[in-house]
Amino acid sequence: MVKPSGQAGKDTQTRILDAADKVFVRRGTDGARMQEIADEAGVNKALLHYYFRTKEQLAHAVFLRIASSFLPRLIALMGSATPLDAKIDAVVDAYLTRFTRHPYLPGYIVSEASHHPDRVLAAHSDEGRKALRTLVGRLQKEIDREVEAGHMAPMTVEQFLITLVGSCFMPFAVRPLVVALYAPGPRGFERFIARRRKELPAFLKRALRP
Amino acid sequence: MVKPSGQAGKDTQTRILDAADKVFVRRGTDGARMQEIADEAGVNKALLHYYFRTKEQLAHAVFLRIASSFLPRLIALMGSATPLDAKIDAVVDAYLTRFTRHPYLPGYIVSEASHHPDRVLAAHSDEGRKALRTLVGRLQKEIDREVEAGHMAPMTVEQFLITLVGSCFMPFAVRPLVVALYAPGPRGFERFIARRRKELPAFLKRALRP
DNA sequence: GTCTATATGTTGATAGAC
DNA sequence: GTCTATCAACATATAGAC
Repeated sequence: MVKPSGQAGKDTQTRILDAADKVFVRRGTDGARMQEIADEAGVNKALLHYYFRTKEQLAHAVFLRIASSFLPRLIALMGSATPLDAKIDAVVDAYLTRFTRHPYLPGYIVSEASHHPDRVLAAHSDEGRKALRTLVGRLQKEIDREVEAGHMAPMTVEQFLITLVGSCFMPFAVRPLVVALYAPGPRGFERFIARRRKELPAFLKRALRP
Repeated sequence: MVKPSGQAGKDTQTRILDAADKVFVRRGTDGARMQEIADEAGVNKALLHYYFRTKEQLAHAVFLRIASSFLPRLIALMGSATPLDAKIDAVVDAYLTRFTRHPYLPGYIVSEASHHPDRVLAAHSDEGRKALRTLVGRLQKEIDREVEAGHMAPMTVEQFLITLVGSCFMPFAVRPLVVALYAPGPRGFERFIARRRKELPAFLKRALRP
C-alpha cells in the first residue's frame, strides 16, 4: 500500500512539526503564535499541546530537527576526500541552494543563537561537537602541510569556516537590505545570489593562495 | 554649569531610549518587555507610553538610532581616499571593536531584518541609499581600473561588501556556537576575536590579488 | 512629567465532551 | 486523538491623581 503524498498523508505529529517549522522560522520563536501554527497545520490549538505540551518544547523540537541536518552536513562536505578547493565549491553550492529554498533559515538560526542560546546549545550533541573538532584537527594538519610546501597561505580552520559559512548566511540574513540597497526589482535578489554562486567560491579560493 | 555625567544626568527621554536599546538589542524586539525597559530606565511603565506612545514606535526609535550610525559609518570608511587594503583594515577594525563592546548588535540587526523588514527599510533614508549607490559606483570604477592594470582580480563591489560585513557579523551573531564549538573557556571568545582581527584582513586582502 | 491603578486584549495552556 | 469552551497569566495601553 502506497502512502498518499502531500501534507494530508502525514501523521498529525509530523504535520504539526512541519507547520511549526514554517511559522517559527518565518516569525522567529518569540514572534510566533501557537494559533498560527495550528492554522497552518489544519488542526486545533489544543492538539499542539497534546503532542508537544508547551510552546517551548515545540520550539525545541523544531530547532533540533534543523540543527540535526546542519552541522553533520557541513562536516560531511568538509570531511570528504577532495581538495579544499572542491570542498569550498560544494559547501557554497549546498548552502546557497538550501537557503534559496528556505530564505528565512539564516535569520532564524541567528535569531535563536542570539536570543535562545540554551536551546541552540542543547540541540548540538557531544558527538557532533567532537566530530567537528576531529574535522578541524584533520583540516588544520592538511593545511599546515600545504603551507609548509608553499602551496597555501597560513590560516586557522575555525576562522575560515566562520568566514565561509558567514558569507553564505549573510545575504539571506539581511535580505531586505540587500534588495533595497543592491538588488532592486522583482528578481533582483535571485540575480544577486546567482552571481554570488560564481564569485564567492572564486573569491575564497584566491584567499587560500600563499 | 557642567552637566552631571552618567545615566542619572540624562533627560528622561534619553534614559528611556538607552534602556530600550539595551533590552531590545539583547532580547530581540518580540522578546522584549516594556516592564523590563522601564526597570532598566528606572522609571514607571506608563512613562514609556508618555514619551513613545507604543512599543512599536519605541522599537522604531531604537532601530533608527542604531541604523543612523551604521551605514554612514561604513560609507565613510569605504569612501575615504585610501587604498582598498587600508579600507579593509579600517572596516574590520571598526566593526570588531564595536561588536566587542556590543556583542548582541549583529544578532539584533539580523533579527530585525528577518522578522521586521518594514522597520529596517523605514530606518534607511533615500539619501543613505543614494550615498551607498554612489560609493559602490566609485569603488567599482576604481577596482575595474586596477583589474585592467592587472593589479587586482575582477570582483563585484556589492558582493565584496556583503562578504566583508558578514565576516565581521558572523562570529558575534552565532557567538554561543562559536564558544561551544571553537573557543571554550572564560576568555575563549575574546581570543577568537583577537585572532580574527589579524587573520581576517589578511585573508580578504589575499582574495583581492589577481 | 511622573506616578498608581486599572482597563483591554492576547496568549499559552487546560478541562472535558465526543 | 481531536474538538469546543474556558481559564489564568501576562503585556500593552490608558485614566486620572499628584
